[in-house]
Amino acid sequence: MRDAGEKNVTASAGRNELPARARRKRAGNGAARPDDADEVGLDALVGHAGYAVRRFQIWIFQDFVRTLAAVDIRPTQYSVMTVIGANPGLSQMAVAKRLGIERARLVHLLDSLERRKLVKRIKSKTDRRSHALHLTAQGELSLTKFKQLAAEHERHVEEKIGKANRERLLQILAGFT
Amino acid sequence: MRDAGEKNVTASAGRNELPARARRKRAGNGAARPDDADEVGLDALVGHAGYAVRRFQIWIFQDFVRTLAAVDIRPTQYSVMTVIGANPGLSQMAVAKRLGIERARLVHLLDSLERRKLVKRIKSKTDRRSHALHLTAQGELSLTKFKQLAAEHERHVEEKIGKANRERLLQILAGFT
DNA sequence: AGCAATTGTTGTCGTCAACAACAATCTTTG
DNA sequence: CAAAGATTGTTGTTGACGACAACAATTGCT
Repeated sequence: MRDAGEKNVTASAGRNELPARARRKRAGNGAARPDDADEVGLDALVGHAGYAVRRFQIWIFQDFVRTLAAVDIRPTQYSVMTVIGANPGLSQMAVAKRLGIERARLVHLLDSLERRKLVKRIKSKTDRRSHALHLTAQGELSLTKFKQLAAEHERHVEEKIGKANRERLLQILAGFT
Repeated sequence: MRDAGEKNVTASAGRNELPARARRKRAGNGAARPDDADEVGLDALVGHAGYAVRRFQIWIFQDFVRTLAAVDIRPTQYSVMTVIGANPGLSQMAVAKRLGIERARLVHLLDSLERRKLVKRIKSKTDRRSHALHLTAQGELSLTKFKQLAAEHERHVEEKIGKANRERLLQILAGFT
């Protein structure tokens, strides 16, 4: 009863009531019979920032993974190494807090990076509970390469939404970093 | 848990090499010994749209879940019901494609929504492989309520980043919907 | 000294994306 | 028309991820 705009006579079935292959779009019948593709209306979703952000985030994530596939580094791993590289000696707790990830999860991330000889945990002298995190020599070298590839990924983003829009986006969301 | 920056006794964190906060940022020694909280530099991350978007997405997700907690509806469930409500009779494949979710995952989502009597799968007459998806009467009623709460969530977003910025965001990311 | 808090660790639960495999059911084509 | 190919819904697996809970070792606080 509230379908709104389209015709809701017998319900526009979308795709299951008609002979599937009347596939030409808009044939006089006006109402959409979305079946194969993208004529499906999103209704209220178009006004939700969360939906757009989620789709965008998925796209970005996939492009990042693809662009850095050769070095087998994912966004989270990249963020961890970047922060450690910029703040040597940080504790796991500090890294976790700064990046907003569970410390429990960071444990596994570091296990992996340490196995790959990119990061090392050094027992702290002043606080025997914590570890001082550092990049290995190879880790620093690798990170340079990672940053180059990440910059390439960032260019993909620019191509996708436009240089100016990317800038605005960063500006709008600066408070969340 | 906030902090101020005057005493280092509370010192939560710590870093691992120095007695907590010897100084603030300063450049003399180059690297800071961030420990407590947010003086940890993000380095290259600040220039990555993906990082900001991820953090924002997490915030949005949490606010949505919290705002719709009373009706126990999550973003994906909301998107599925909204699309079905706007396009009655759609097949599972069509919904999955439109929302960019795996059809395998949609199966479970619909199982749940169907158990809650919000959605129903009707066997199609014209294609016995597919199901025509519809909202139940209760589903339509509930969706109205969900949309009200989702609108409230959207207002939270406005309060967080500003009305104009939200508009701008939707505009920039319109291509991903 | 004694108790509360922190740090790293391990483990569980539920969500989510990406695949793979399958049966039933179209669609295409030889 | 019949065989081959493609789709649809399902089930199951893998691995990343966020949220929690519990624990031992170690600090900090009183």
